[in-house]
Amino acid sequence: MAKTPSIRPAVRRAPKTAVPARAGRKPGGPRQSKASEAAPYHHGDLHDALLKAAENVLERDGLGGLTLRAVAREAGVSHAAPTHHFGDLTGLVSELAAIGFRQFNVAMAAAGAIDAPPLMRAMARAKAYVAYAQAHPGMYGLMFRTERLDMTRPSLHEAATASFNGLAGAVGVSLQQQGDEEALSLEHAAAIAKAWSLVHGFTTLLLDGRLNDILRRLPKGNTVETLLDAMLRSTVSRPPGT
Amino acid sequence: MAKTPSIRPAVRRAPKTAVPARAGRKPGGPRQSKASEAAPYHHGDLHDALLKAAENVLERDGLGGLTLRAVAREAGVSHAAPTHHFGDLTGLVSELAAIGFRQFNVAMAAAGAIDAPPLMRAMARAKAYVAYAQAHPGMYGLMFRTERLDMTRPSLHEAATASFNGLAGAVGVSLQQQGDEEALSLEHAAAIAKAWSLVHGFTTLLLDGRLNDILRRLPKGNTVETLLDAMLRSTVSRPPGT
DNA sequence: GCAAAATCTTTACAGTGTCAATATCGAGGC
DNA sequence: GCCTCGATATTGACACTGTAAAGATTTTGC
Repeated sequence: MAKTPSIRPAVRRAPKTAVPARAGRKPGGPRQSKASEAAPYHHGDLHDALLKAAENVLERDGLGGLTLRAVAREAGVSHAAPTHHFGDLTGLVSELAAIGFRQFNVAMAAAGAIDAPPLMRAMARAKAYVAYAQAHPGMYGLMFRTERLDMTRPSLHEAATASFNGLAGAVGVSLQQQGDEEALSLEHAAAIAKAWSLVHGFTTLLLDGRLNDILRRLPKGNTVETLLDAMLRSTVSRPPGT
Repeated sequence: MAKTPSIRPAVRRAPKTAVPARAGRKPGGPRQSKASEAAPYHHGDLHDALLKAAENVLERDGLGGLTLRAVAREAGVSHAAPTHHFGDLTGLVSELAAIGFRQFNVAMAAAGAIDAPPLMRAMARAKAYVAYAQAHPGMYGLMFRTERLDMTRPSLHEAATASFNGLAGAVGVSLQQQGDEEALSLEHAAAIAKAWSLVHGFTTLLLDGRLNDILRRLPKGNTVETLLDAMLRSTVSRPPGT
């Protein structure tokens, strides 16, 4: 948030000898040159450790608690350590979102692999979509919190694109993996946008609590799942041109 | 963000005499006891002025720039002045979101008032929905940024509920204005959820830039409007039970 | 073996929300 | 008229935040 950096005079400190206790280090942690419990100056695998820590913080404290310093604390390193690995908060958060997209893609691939008629498979996919978001609400929120992300980061862009291609495939539109500029008919585009809008809209409204009123007023025995089911049933989702 | 408030000793200052220049005050501003240009200690209508300022900041700097202090600066008052009127940032932001919902409701009512067959009217409403969000992206984002809102605030709850009721009416389900616990059949609920999910999902994906790839690959001459049109055309949106 | 690069810590600074104390003004009461 | 009292606004402080610079330490390349 520092908008106007300024030059400051150098400061000289006495070299300190006491080793500060480093919190949160796993007992069988990775790569320790010395056998003692003293935390080494170099972590050895801080990049991945920070991402793990960030995921923990996100699940525990939500998006609002996901700060650089909180992640550093969780990982047991100084608050400025993440900078070297991710540049800034956007960098860390973007890499975390990439992990989220990869998790999501795995879940969707599993749901799409079932052997069932196309219409059943489409519903299974939609349910898997919502289920992932319900299981990882913070992560899903992060994946679509565009202002905190740098979508040009290769890892994030790749994972998000794969997710999009998977969605297009589920609607019956197969896209080249690398053909970023492949043409798209209006009907195909509409089919993709419709499916995505429907399931993403339902998910965000659900996570934001905007469907609570509807859910509460539903006949007894109904849940989010039955509502989603009824919603999808009324949507004939066959590929365009058939 | 102060988590642990602490008691501090009192500080005594010399009374200052110089009047600091108050920025951003309109020339023909409201309620001035003196004819001079000096800003009076009491603003007179700070509550509304802060909301206006907040709207300006939101449109100019987006959601990220919408801070208490930025709003106070915009209104030309001290950084702590908003506290008295809104309690905290959530309070101010929630009142602003209520204004957004009211603006939105006006726009939707206008779109629903046209004389046309039901299907045409449904499409006109959907277009008006997206158009509002495109015209006020910051505001629309704020209205659904649940973690920054206090939905129990009467003004916000009321405006948001009215918006929801309007949506239900557009889908052919009429709800009592005050009947918060009125039962809802699964089919009716699904119709509401489907329409809302579709249009809200499309809107958020669009504002978040997630549809850029699709839009770029569309045949020449197509825009967001034609895509939305094609999407809605493929959705038979008649009220359930018919 | 040693210089350079990579990694991590420390310190500093601007900006944020919120609270407490103070200052100023407006409206009633006498 | 004056005077208190409550409402309104300012000032100051504190605990946070992200980020930058500089120093400390370790690893790596040659």
